[in-house]
Amino acid sequence: MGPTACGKTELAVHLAGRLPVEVISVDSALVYRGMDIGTAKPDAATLRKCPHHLIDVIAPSEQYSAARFKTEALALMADITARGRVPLLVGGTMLYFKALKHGLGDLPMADPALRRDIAERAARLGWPALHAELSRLDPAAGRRLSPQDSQRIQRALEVCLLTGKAMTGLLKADGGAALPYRLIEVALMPSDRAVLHRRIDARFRAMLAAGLVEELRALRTRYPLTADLPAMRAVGYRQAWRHLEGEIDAAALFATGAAATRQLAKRQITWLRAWSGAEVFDCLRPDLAAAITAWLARSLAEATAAQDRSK
RNA sequence: GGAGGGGUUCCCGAGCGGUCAAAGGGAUCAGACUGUAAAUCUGACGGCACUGCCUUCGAAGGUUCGAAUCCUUCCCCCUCCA
Repeated sequence: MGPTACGKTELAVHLAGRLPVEVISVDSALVYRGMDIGTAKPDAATLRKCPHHLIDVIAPSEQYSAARFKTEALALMADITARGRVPLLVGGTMLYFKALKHGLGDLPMADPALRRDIAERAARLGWPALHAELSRLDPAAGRRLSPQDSQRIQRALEVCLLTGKAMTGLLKADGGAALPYRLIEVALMPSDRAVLHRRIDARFRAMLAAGLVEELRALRTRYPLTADLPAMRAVGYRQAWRHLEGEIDAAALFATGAAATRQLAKRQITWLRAWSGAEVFDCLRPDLAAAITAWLARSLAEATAAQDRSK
C-alpha cells in the first residue's frame, strides 16, 4: 500500500523477480483499458515480465466497484495460492484494501436508473433537500453525512429505497466472512512530502509529454464517454477533458493535474496513517527495494513456518 | 511626450471612511471514508502569552475620534494615443 508516485509498481516488479509471488493490482484506475499514460500503468514489456491481475478489466465507459474488486481479488488469491504461489496485492486504492481485509456490509449493488433519478432530483432541489429525505429514512446516516456529501447521500438513499431499510442497520449486519489468509501488510510512506510533490510534478509533466491529451482524445472517439463517468473523473483525465473542451489552457492543465495528484496522495497518506497492522517503510530511502525484499522474505518464511506448525 | 487603469493576506480576486485580519475561489495543511473511492465530503488557513492583543492591504507622510478605503509625494506595473 502506498500513495501515488511513491514507487509501488517498480517495487512490485522487483519483488516478483525475487519471491514466489504473483501481483494483483489494487487500483481503481488501472482497471480501465486504454487508460495507460495517465494512470502510470506498467508498460507492455513490464507486464510480460511481471503479469499484473486486475489491470485492463473494463472499458472506460464501464464502472468498477469495491465489491467487484473484493470478489475478483478473492478468486485470484484462491487461484494463486492453489498454484503454490503467494498473492502480492499492490496499489493505492485504500477502500479496496479495506473491503478485502474487513469485508463489506450486505448491501445491494448500484442501480443506475435509481442513481439517475436521485441525481436529477438533486440538481433540482439541491443535495441538502435529499439529505433531509435521507434523514427521515435513516436518521443515523443523516447525522453521519454532511448535507453536501452528494456521493454518500446518493448511495445511502439508493440503499434505503432499494431495500426499504436503513442503510446503517445493513452495515452492522456485516455478512462478510473472515479473510482466509494470513496478511503481511506493508505501507510505503514518504518521509518528506516536498520530495513526493516534486516527483508528482515531474511525473505529470512526463505524462503530458507522452501524450496524455492525445490518449484521451482517441478514447473519446472509441468509447461513448461523458465527463461524469468514474473513469473520466480520474486524476489527469478530468483535467485533460477540460483542456480538450477548451476550458483550460496547457499551463492550467499542468497546474491543476499536478495539484489533483498531490491531493490524491494526501488522501492516501491519511488512510495509511489511520491504518493499523502494516509495517511502514520510507519510500524515499535509497535501499528501499533491498530492505523490503529482505523483510518480506523473512515474514514469508515465518508465516509459512507458522502455517506448517498449525497443520 | 500625451490619456487613462492598477499595485490587497502563498496565488487569483472582492472591498472603496467604522460592522475588516479583510468576501469568494485556488493552493496548502489536517481529518472523514462500506458496491462511483484517482471519488465524495469536513475543518484550519497573518502572529500571539488567543472571549483580547499585536502586525498586515506598494513606500513614506498627512486628514480624521477612526483609513485597505480620503489627500500629498515617491516607487513599480498595464492599456491606449503619439
